[in-house]
Amino acid sequence: MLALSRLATGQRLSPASSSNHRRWRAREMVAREGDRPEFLLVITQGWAARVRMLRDGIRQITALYIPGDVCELFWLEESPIAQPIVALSELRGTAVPAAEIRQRTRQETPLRNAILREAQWTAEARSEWLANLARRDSTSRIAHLFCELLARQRAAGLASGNCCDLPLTQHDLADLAGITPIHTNRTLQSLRAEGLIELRGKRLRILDIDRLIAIAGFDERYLFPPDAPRTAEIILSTASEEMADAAA
Amino acid sequence: MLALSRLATGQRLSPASSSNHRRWRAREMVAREGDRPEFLLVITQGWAARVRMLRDGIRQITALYIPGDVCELFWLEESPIAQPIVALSELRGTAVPAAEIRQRTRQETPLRNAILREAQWTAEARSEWLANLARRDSTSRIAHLFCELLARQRAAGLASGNCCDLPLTQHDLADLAGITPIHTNRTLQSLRAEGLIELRGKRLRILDIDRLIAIAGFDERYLFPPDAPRTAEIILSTASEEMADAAA
DNA sequence: CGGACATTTGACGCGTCTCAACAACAGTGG
DNA sequence: CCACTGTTGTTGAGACGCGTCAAATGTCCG
Repeated sequence: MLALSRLATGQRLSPASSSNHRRWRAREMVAREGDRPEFLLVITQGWAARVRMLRDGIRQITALYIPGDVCELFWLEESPIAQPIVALSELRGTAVPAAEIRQRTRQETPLRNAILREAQWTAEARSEWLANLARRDSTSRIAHLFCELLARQRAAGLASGNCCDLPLTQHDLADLAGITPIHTNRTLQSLRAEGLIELRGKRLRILDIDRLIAIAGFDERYLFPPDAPRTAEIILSTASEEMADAAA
Repeated sequence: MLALSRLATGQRLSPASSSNHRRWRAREMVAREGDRPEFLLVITQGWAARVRMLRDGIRQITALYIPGDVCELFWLEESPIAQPIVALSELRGTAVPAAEIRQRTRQETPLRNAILREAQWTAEARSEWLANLARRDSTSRIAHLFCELLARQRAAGLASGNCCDLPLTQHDLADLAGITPIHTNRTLQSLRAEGLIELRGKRLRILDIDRLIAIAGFDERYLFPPDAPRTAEIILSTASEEMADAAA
């Protein structure tokens, strides 16, 4: 929900030469709190989440990464990782060394601009979620989540019509919406009973998108900066190969 | 709560030559949604808030600016303002032309780094608030808010001991905590009855900071990047005068 | 003194959490 | 092939936090 960089529709990316592929199993930790980040991860398959653990074992998901997203733009900074990342499903991605991007940042103005813009929209999306979680009931929260997930997967070329993946358990949904898994279940049932959604086997179909948007108070604008540069694309672009060649 | 740039303790700033002072009355709009931002505002007196208006007239405050903060770092970007800013009290600030800062950004690497780091911590703080609002009850939310406000005012040299300003109505507090003004009142009373706080005449005194931190689940680290550059200070620094001279 | 606004109090209803089961299902090993 | 085990999804009953409506009190300022 909160990660914004994404690729053009369905596009394949050629990884930079110094990048390499990685994979994790579901529930595996991708990054721990306090770690020094050395790579930015461009997700190619599967979903991951940024998690805030609270004292009593409750976890709140504060960002969601889907294919095409850059997992943790802010790992460019030297500071230790603030919140852990965990794989929600089988996960694959391309790791791009942060040092390499930092290096390129000194030369390439478009990259610099793309990063700051990306940072802005990350923050904007979070403040939208903040309002969503603070002020809406469970039905609106889940509806808002579904609206966002469809919109993002559409933008990434991963949705067909009003149908998209949802590789999450009800427990994951609960951690996103800030409610109990049990209440999540009841909320989903009421959405189904209202004829708003279908949800079977990790696939989500939205039956009445207009009504769902109304219930959610969803405003698509916060997701997509006008004339957005595609951060993941820029990060993976050929310039990094030149850098690697120069370094060799 | 969510704005992070701040000045060294109690320090006075000499405004850049092309900057000018501005003031607003309480409740006055500082910036409207959709406006093109032309200035960054370094707050010198009073408090302002970033507001998300929801359909039913409910407002959720998504960021709070106190003296020493930079009001809306992201106004550096060309995109229209995403959420309006409103003065919560009599407000004064120094307006620094965004174009000027953008200009300096091309030359000055430290400024560029400071801005990206500031962006990161803005986003970190928001995700902390997101978890706070999603997962805690009203008592913890208010406690968390008070912990943050004391910490930030301390860092800005605006607190004495466990005592600081709180120029907000209970209605403002409610809009911050995402609860009803009426329930805010009851929550405050229970905090008072527990001997945790004193609150009279726009002044807040925290009587038992340890217990309040425990109730809030407050973790100060999210507020202050290690070895933070002081963004407001850098923005107002003399380099901008040189720029102005060169332009003249 | 009057009027607007902020704070406080009470009664009631609803949404969500908690605790406790149970059913459906997938993966594992015999 | 089936029994075993852990995860996921589902259902019910009771308690509690918070919202809502209504109204009284306090406070600041013209």
